[in-house]
Amino acid sequence: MRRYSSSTYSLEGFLKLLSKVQEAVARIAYPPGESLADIKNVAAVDVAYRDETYFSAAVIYDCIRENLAEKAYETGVAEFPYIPSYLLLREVLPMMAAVQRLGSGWDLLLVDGHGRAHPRMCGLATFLGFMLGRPTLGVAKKLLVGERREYLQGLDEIIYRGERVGFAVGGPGVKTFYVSQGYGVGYGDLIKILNIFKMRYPEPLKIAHAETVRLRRGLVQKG
DNA sequence: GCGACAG
DNA sequence: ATCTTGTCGC
Repeated sequence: MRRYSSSTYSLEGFLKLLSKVQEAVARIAYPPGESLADIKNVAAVDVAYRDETYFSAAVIYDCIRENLAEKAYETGVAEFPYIPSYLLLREVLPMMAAVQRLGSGWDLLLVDGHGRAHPRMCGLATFLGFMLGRPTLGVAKKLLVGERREYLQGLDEIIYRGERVGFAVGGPGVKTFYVSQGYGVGYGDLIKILNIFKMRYPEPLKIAHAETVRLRRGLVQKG
């Protein structure tokens, strides 16, 4: 009988295995061109913390009426620490729980974190979409990998390992944010989505973040 | 070895 | 992410 390496049971061994899973998900996550038809109800999810307790909030935003349509929450104890490039360990389950409470009345989910613009081309946004089996888009406030290359005014491509993995959006007087494909979203969809939100940081995510703070403050009623 | 490192 | 006061500006 063969013997197993102790690294299989160490944190390093575990992360190495997870890396393989991320690479496998990356291979099936990004369809070419466009794949989303109508984008009307856009969901968004975010998580806040106080010590080791997490407060996650998910919302559905109606892009036609331009208003909030639904909210859902989840609170619990964080099971993992934050390890750079392994954010999904800490946030995937808290986010998924809140999102599942929304039901399925949304066309796309915006996730606070990167998607394809990741060392293994599979960040939190991509992985969450894979677990849900639904389209997601990664929206982050800081660049994790890659370099910016001018594409259009106020819009840079993010190049990593010779390929475009996302876009940096911003310009003079406007804070830059970074978007990349999550699961089941083509780069053509990505451009369409940026236009829906007029090249600004997506309102659904602003709302989700605000709800996360309200929840932590104990201002959210049960029901 | 050194520095960087989504939230 | 979180810990934190005041402060500049619309």
